[in-house]
Amino acid sequence: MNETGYTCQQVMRITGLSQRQLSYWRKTGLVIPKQRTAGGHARYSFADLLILKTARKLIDAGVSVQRIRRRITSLTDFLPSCNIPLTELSLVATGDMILVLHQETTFEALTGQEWVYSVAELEREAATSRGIIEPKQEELFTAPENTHKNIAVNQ
Amino acid sequence: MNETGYTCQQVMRITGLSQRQLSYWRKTGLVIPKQRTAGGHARYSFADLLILKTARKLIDAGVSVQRIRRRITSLTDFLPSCNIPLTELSLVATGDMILVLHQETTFEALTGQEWVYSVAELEREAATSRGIIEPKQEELFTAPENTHKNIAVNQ
DNA sequence: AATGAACAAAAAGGGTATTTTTTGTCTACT
DNA sequence: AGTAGACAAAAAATACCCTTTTTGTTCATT
Repeated sequence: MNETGYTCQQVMRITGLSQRQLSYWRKTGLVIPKQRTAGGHARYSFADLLILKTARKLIDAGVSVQRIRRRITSLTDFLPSCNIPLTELSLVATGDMILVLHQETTFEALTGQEWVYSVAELEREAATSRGIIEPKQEELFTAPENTHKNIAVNQ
Repeated sequence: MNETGYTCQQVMRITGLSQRQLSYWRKTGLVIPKQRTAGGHARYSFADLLILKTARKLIDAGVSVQRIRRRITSLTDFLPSCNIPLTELSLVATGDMILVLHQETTFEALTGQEWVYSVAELEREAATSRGIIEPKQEELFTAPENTHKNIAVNQ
């Protein structure tokens, strides 16, 4: 048995995808393992595994394979050029996009669209639009009590 | 003139939305400014501005207003209960979800879905599935040169 | 200057029928 | 074990028609 790469069985166990799906996706070019054993058996790389896992997440979220095809390409292109250990990354996958987050410091949309924007930036725009001297912005925030539940703060 | 809140003109300038859109959205409940001047003129809060900007981003991305309505509600619910200065947040908006990112440490989907997952977690799953003793995982990564372009690293 | 109402055009949603894609199952092969 | 091929069922995309939603424009009102 070869030591490198993941076998079909392993990929099936890890991702929950069926043999038929792997087979069809190989044939139609969604994920093609670069390695093959002497006997012609597929060996998936860890990057392949990551892509397949992402595809599985999208399927579970109700995204069709055809839409996945359109999006997954960018991830396939990105991974080989990524000089960060993959294990330091986190992914956000939806029907419309795949985000890559590094540690907790940077992130980048793989699609061309500009998805991420900061509220601080909006505030600057707003202040500029209001005139040179802006009023006390603090008053404009909805004054918070202490009942946060949607965001976990760690400080 | 009242000092607090943004006028229609200002909101139009900042968000790029039309007067007609603001008017219709007010009437149909998408974004209703709480404040009104004595003369009955609308004054939008900064939170309103943030919601409207998000809606604009989604429109630019080709999302229909009806889908925006379904999603924006969660943001409207969230903002008043958020005890973090809004300017410390960043947003990710797509047709399927709106993510809120805090500083660069935490983020939380406003929808119930679990969108984010770490590659490290996948690696653990993979290692477990492979057997108790895992092979040298480093070999399985696509060995990077130094040609990153999709992620901005700051170290 | 901002709002509201009325009309018409554009955009989007819902339903159905048809075509294409995807998957399961079975079979044979190495 | 793993792969490939053939057939049929399930799922998804496409096209079409029709209804609803959304937006621009114009006008009157405050």
